Amino acid sequence: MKKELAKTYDPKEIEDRIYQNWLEKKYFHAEVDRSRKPFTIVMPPPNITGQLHMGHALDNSLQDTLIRYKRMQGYNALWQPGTDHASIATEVKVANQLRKEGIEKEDIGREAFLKRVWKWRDEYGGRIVSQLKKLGCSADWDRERFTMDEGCSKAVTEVFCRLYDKGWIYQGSKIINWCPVCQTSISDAEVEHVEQKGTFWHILYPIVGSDEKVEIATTRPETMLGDTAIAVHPQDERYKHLVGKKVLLPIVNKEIPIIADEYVDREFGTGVVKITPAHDPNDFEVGKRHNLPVINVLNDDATMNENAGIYQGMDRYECRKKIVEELDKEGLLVRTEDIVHNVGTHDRCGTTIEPMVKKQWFVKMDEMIKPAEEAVRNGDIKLIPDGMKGTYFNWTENIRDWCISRQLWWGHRIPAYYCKDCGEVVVAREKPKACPKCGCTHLDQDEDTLDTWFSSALWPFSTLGWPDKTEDLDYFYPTDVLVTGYDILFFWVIRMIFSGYEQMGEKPFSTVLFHGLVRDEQGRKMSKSLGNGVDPLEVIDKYGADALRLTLLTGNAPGNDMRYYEDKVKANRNFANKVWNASRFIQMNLPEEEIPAPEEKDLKEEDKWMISRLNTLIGDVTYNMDKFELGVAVQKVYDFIWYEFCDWYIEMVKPRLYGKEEDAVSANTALYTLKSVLSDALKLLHPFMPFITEEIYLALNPQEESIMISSWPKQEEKNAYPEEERVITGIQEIIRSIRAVRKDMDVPNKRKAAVFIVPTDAADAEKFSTCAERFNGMMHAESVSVQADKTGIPDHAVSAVTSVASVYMPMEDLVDLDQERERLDKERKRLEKELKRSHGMLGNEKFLQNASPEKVAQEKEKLAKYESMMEQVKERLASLS
RNA sequence: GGGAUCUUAGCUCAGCUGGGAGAGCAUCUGCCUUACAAGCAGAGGGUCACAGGUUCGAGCCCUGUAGGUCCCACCA
Repeated sequence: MKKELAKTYDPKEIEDRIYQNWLEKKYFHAEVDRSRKPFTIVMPPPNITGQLHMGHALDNSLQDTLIRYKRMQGYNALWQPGTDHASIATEVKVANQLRKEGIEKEDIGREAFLKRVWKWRDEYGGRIVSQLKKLGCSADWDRERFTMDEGCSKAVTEVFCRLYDKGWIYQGSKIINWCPVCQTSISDAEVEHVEQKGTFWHILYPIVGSDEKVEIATTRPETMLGDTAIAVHPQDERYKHLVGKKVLLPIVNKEIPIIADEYVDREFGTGVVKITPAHDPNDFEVGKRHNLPVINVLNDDATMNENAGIYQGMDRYECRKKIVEELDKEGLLVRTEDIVHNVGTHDRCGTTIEPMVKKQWFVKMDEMIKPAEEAVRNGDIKLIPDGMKGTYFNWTENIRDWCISRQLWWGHRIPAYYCKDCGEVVVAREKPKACPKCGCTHLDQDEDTLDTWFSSALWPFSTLGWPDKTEDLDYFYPTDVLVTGYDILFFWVIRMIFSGYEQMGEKPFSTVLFHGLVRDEQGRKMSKSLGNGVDPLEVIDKYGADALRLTLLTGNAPGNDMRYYEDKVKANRNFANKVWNASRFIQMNLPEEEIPAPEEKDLKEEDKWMISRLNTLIGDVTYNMDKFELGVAVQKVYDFIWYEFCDWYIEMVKPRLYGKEEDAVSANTALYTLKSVLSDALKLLHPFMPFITEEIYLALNPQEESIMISSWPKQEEKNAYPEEERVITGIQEIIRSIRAVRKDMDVPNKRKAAVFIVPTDAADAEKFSTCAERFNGMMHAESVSVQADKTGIPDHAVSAVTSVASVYMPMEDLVDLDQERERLDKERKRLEKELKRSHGMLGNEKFLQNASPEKVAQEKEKLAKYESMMEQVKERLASLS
């Protein structure tokens, strides 16, 4: 029983039903199968706190398209999904929720708090996954993982221990980025430098044993409480005499040395810098070189501590104000200056970072980064677009040790244990029963957890079972493509790469496909604070998942940002409707019983042309897909379906379908071709628009199970019908010129005319005549006659010259000879230009020498075409004068 | 300061290894032609930022200039 299709495409009616069916049939699921080649993508795990936004929609549409393409090509395609515990984000979220109930997390303690987070995770963690399903994502949900599930946690501990044993993870007191609001250390990558207005306070430090004072400029006067030196450049003549002397640190009234260090920039400010080793990364380094004491003046919440004397307990900004007032009172404040400078802030909460010296855990990077850098340099891992390499190397070449400990509760707890008696530090996969040094049985685990990215760095192999030697790991690793936004290159991509080489001895993936940001109509970042975010689910609800996907996938080059316009979605929804209606047309005409494949001899010119065009399309699209040019690929399918299949082929074939009674073979041949060409085109479209293609494909091919497990069309090596392609292209040109001329002359479509076609090449007369008459309707012709010469054609006719023929339409009452001449003259001028260009090229010996033979032959063909057209035009002009 | 990237039709953007400038939307003109008005047919609209260079030939490659965007960086 053939299926009736509704008049307009209604995505809502079909999407959920189809997705459910795919799930039930387990099409997304992949198992190890040694007889087939694997193709693997690991999904960047969305945060459990996250809601689907346009960035996710883009990221996952790209992945789904790739995975569906490969699956259809016969690969054993695995799309490994999962979610990320997102330590800070989640902890903050749940803590806030608690706060609303009047509870601080400290009140209930670590254990109860974690219980609460897990509960939260069970409740909301799956939200984003269900949203991805709405988008049509064909990930293997049976394999869904979580960065804090048992396996991934085991992997984290394993890596920590291995790196520790190797000496690549160490504990040390170094200056780190401290967020006073989140009360945790963060890595360099999490610090965002934002431009802020600030003040430059110029302060005088009196030289001890002299009346001289030295001027110092600072943006953070409160840190002077922790100053342990001031520094000048060793070659600075202005201050050479001061080196070795001391200054009296104002307010604190303490003598601190004047040192010389190359770090100081003579050109900047006054050329004198105050050195606060405890609260500035550079000063910390300077301090180390000169053995300066480190005086921390801040508490963890950025209030002043006991080292701040009378300022103890004040907030850092309040203290700043008071210090400036005091300096002013003492006459030591020379002047203030407004400046704009970059201030380090925490990328999650926007709080100004306070550099602090603290004991933390670090990963040593200098060795581990080497294979990661080399892999990209030698092309073992390919970055798309290529320009991302610059950014990548910029990071690998300047990498510093990675601070991985966080003063948070939600996350992987650091597997380090401290002996209560002797203080011995033991790093172990499991809690030791006794201290290996003193035998004491009381050991406490480190309170800190690990940076979220420490676990995501292991994602490509931890999800496949590592550290166990699993079949999955052996078969699916290394994965093939990683798709992600360029904004997390540093956080994630690089860390996966070095982790892959270090733990697996092999790259985690061969290709990284970067995409850009989805911006709003004005080009602004979509953000919560601006409230300009567009909810993908609302778009899907209104226009369908396919339309949204197509919008995100089309007309966008890798790595480039794109703007979201609802109009684009609308246009793509229209395309979906177009495809829908084309199918409906075919469906309406299809008989109940299956049509047998036509014999070669029954194929008409237009059938062969269409088959040939499809064949070219298959090759092109496959080529672009393989180069990850998804936008280009889908554009080609779109153009083919709309402008070749619908606008031309369906129209050309209509008379045959309507004349079914006279010639059933012809009609069935057309129908078969319509169905088979569209089915193949749908396959090419399926990775991009999975739902509508499935619905139509199954309606047209009820014996099939699903388009998503059908095979990707293969291109025939050589074009079987070049001659028919030429003929139909010629006919199209004729039809177009007829339409244009008629429009030009305001001939209403209802008025039919006799059409005479005189091919330029007499040999074409027969070829054209065998098919031209079928296209009466498209030519608005009452009759079409193809003839070798102009015999019998009245001069009083509207005419047009094409590259293959001259066309005449006698319409005496309408023909204005002056207008006719004018039009022909315009054409003559155009041709003159073309001829000049063509002659120029072919008259150039260097062109003949250097250009490829195909190019030269092509150009010669063109020249011949123009010459004959010109001849026709001139002839026609002459006959009119 | 370093790096990346962009500048193409009124708007948003494609343009694949250099070989006659494209799409969507918008505009104008006809059409309710039995798949589709979410449509059909036609039309207008671009010195491809600027200046040099390489080449027979440049939107595409090289150099420089101007402007925009982004990333990185310790200029107190």
